[in-house]
Amino acid sequence: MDNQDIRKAGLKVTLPRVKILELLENSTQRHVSAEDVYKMLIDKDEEIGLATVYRVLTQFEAAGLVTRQNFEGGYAVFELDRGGHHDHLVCVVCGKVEEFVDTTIEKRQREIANEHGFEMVDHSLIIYGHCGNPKCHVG
Amino acid sequence: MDNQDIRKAGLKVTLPRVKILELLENSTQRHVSAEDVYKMLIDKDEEIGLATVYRVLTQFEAAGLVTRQNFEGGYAVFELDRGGHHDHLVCVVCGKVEEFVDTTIEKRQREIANEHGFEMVDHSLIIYGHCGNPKCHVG
DNA sequence: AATGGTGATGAGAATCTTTTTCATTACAAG
DNA sequence: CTTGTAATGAAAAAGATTCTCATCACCATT
Repeated sequence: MDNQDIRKAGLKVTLPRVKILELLENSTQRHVSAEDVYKMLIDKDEEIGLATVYRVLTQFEAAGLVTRQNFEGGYAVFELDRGGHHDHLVCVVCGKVEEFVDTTIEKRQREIANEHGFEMVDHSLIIYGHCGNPKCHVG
Repeated sequence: MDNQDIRKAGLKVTLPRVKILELLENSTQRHVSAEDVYKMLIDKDEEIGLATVYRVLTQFEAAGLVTRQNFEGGYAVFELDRGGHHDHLVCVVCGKVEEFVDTTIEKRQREIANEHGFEMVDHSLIIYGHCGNPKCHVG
């Protein structure tokens, strides 16, 4: 029950929040910008303001329902936290995004933080490259 | 000779470019935003426009002299590429940045990219946490 | 079911970062 | 020195995100 997730976050169960959560769950794209969410809602004839989309996504992030990533290009993308954490591989040509999890890296990160006197709370790992598509390989 | 670096990048050796490169070399802060660079130049009575700062930093990035990182907060920071590549540890409370290199992670990243059919060209790893400073530890 | 308090929303303005435009200026080759 | 072309500065524009504030909707209580 999604509405419970919203409630658990200390937020009222309102139409915008329900619709945005639904959209994130049903979206084919995992990584959406606030603008994407806004446009998708418009397409579904949901009259939800862009400011509300930003507010709700930020609240969902604070509640741990959603993760925000700062991509190249200077904007953020959001994705639903489906339990499993993962990192990203991004094609620098076509923008295709793939996800991965690697326990070796996950473990080393925590160790590195400790070695530097830090207590890790989060991390962001994005690998940029050329994907398999021949069109994405430079001469 | 720094001016050679500028020349090698196919750029004219102009006062703004020389001053910005100098500043990056002599800055105590390794990670500076375009705004930071602009303000530092103002402090040195160098009348260089903000637009030029952005232009030059972008050109330096393209030339491989400088690296751009998209930090949380929706802005980018730049740092001089002093040969050695490294990743970042950021304190989520005070903003302190430390650098590290870990060969285990570097190697795994390349392997992961290949496993996914990608050819890695770059990556960005930022570990967020609480640094050693007691003030930066939440109750 | 009606009501009221508080939190949520929408529209637009505001803010912040970055890019573009365009007239002027400065390199650097001859 | 002259002169073509690239570079610059100022201001405007663009893009992403946040803020303001009047209005509205959730929901606990009647």
